Amino acid sequence: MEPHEPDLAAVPVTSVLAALADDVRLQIVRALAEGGESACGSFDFGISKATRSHHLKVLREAGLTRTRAAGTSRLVRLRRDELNELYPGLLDAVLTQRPPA
Amino acid sequence: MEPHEPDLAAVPVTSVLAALADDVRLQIVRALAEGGESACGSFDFGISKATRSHHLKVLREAGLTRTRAAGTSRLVRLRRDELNELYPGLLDAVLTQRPPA
DNA sequence: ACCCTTGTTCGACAATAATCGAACAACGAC
DNA sequence: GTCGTTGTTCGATTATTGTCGAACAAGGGT
Repeated sequence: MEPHEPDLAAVPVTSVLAALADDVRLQIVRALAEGGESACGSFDFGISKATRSHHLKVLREAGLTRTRAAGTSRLVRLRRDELNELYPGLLDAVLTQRPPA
Repeated sequence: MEPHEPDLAAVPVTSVLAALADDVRLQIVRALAEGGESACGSFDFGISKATRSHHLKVLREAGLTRTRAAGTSRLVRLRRDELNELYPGLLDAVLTQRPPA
């Protein structure tokens, strides 16, 4: 099975941005940025596992994450370096927590 | 009539990203970045004026542009400085033209 | 005044995307 | 092998968003 992890340069910018333009996925990305490689199940916001799987797929296919199998789990990690090389400032801009209004 | 140009800091990050995650709007933003303040009508990609007006509204309400009346036209401009202050690197990341695949 | 140009708004429709439950697959443990 | 855990995939539903034509509004020119 191909894990469908595209070359980041081959992904349209709009797809990268769209992947980040969702609250749930942004929470996932932030968790990954803080906690490093994590199992899918660790992203337990108030959503079903079907929905979680969907969001992880969107992130993966947008070139933002990589996934590898580890026993019965799957470990997900941010493609930080590639992201920073191709879109310098983008991750930081998105990850920076600003004071609540 | 209120032009509905919110404080950028009050706009959720996801809304800013969503505004940029569309091909038509990205073309508009690029045109604004290159050409400076422009009339709405100058963004003549293959869309109706209703659709164009809609996209400009999305950009404006996401805090990305400002609009002012000028005779029978309306001039739109990018809120570059505010954007770069609040999301350093974001505009550059999005504007940078990478070589086509 | 009248018309033309420029935009916006409305209502409808089409396309896209988020969400869920249920069924399925892979693995480890026992 | 069987069972429980962890994820994925399928099908359906709902919500959101892009798109358009038509109607409307505001200005400038003649």
